[in-house]
Amino acid sequence: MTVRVRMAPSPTGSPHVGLVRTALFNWAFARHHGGTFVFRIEDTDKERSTDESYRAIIDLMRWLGLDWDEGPEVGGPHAPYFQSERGELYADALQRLRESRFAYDCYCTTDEVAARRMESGSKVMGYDGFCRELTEDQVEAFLAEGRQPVVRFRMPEGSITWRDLVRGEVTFETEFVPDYALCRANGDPLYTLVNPVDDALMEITHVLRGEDLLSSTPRQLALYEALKELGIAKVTPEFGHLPYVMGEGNKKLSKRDPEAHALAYRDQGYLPEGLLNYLALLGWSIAADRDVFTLEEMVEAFDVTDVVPNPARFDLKKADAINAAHMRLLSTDEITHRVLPFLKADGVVGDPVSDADARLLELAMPLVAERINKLTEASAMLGFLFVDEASFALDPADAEKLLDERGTEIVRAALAAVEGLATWSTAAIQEALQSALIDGLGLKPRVAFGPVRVAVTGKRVSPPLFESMELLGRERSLGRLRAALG
RNA sequence: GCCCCCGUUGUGUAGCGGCCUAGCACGCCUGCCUCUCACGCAGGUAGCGCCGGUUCGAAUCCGGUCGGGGGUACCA
Repeated sequence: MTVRVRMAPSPTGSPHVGLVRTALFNWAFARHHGGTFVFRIEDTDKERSTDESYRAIIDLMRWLGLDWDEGPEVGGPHAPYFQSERGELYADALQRLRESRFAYDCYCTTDEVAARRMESGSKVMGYDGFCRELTEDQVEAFLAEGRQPVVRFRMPEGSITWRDLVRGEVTFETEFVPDYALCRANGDPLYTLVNPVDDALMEITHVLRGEDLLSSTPRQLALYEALKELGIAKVTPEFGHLPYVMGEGNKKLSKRDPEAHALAYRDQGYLPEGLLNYLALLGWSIAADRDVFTLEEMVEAFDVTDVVPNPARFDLKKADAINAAHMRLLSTDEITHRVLPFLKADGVVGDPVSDADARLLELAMPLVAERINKLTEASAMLGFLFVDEASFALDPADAEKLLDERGTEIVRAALAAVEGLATWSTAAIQEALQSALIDGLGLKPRVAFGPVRVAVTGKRVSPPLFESMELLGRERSLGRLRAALG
């Protein structure tokens, strides 16, 4: 049997990292088994669904590189992949369920149900099955009152057990899972109907989703039995409930937490492979002594049954570290390629990049690529090379700290040492500066080069000084040293 | 309340009855390297929620207990 999995987000709000992790596990599972990854949009809630959110989810998936075989923008044999366009399918399934006695019309109001529960003293919340066996007279009476029924699924007697892919055997006694509504009184289908029906129609074989859906699984399993009997479903999928991604404390990471927003990682200069690697670590590990791996390696090794069932706290520091490890895995050329959009956005280089800037960038990136941990860090480190002299400015705090009286003297000495250099090269600059400041003035290297660095690059933190000066060129370097003297 | 899930250092995990005086990573602390930063290197810190049981032997199996989480909707 071919593996078919899906991810089915609701396009409401900004996509969450939990969604990414779920998508990743589904995707990796599909790829590992050579199966199909289906992408379906659950936009039945017209009030909350937005096109903006839908766009964000698509952009996110594209950025992450999690490609789907069926779904929006690519189509597929089970189109449409938007629930908002599948109304007839749900109406049909609902009708067949009603006719089959797997479901029944229910005329009760919530108040009536609550009142009855109060009276009976039942510990079980939810519907009590009052309308299960209504007579025609009763139905007519309700109708005469102008009541609009919802349709409820009739839960079978006994217990429901399944082998959860991540949790092992799970059992619910159906006496604790009440008959549930499949649609609203106005006929609008609910998630309880729509989600399993789509999974059935799309022939999903494995449902990997968040553990918040764990307790709705017995209901869906029962529905599946009905759907199979009605010829709507072919097989019942296997279920695997992934642990939560938690935030601080013991709460689920919520949209209110800044680190919950998936797209923010792209904007903050994370690598998609870094984010994905980190998220995979939340519940899964590739080996006992390793936690940095590529997507390909994950696909090769991934098995849902290795996912642990306990919820994981999201740790930004570790996410940063994993991302940094992936940065170090990339070649300088690759980093240059990825950093370019940020350099353009920050105005460090123009768009398109001029030939001169492109050449400078090629020379400078080797110095920068190895010292940044996020793509966004390149701009600050490279800015001094690309600004025109009129716009060049020293960082006020750094200048105050290092270009004091003593610092200015050091810069003066540096200028003198370097002014008459025959060749403007890293080696020559280094030799001149070392002999003048270290040997000549008897300074410690860090003391000697600090002020010079601020004068030339504008900051205390920069690429290596001598290389930077060579790249900057003689005239601009000397100009900046002179400018620092006031 | 009731049902279900979860429980290894601060965090994520490895562990599937002896290899565990519990491994790895992040974090944190010390050093080293070094023109700043970043990297790299060496070392340190800290854990099996608790109680019983099974067993020659338990982080690993069983029971209970406590704690946390989720569900209990004409939300998804």
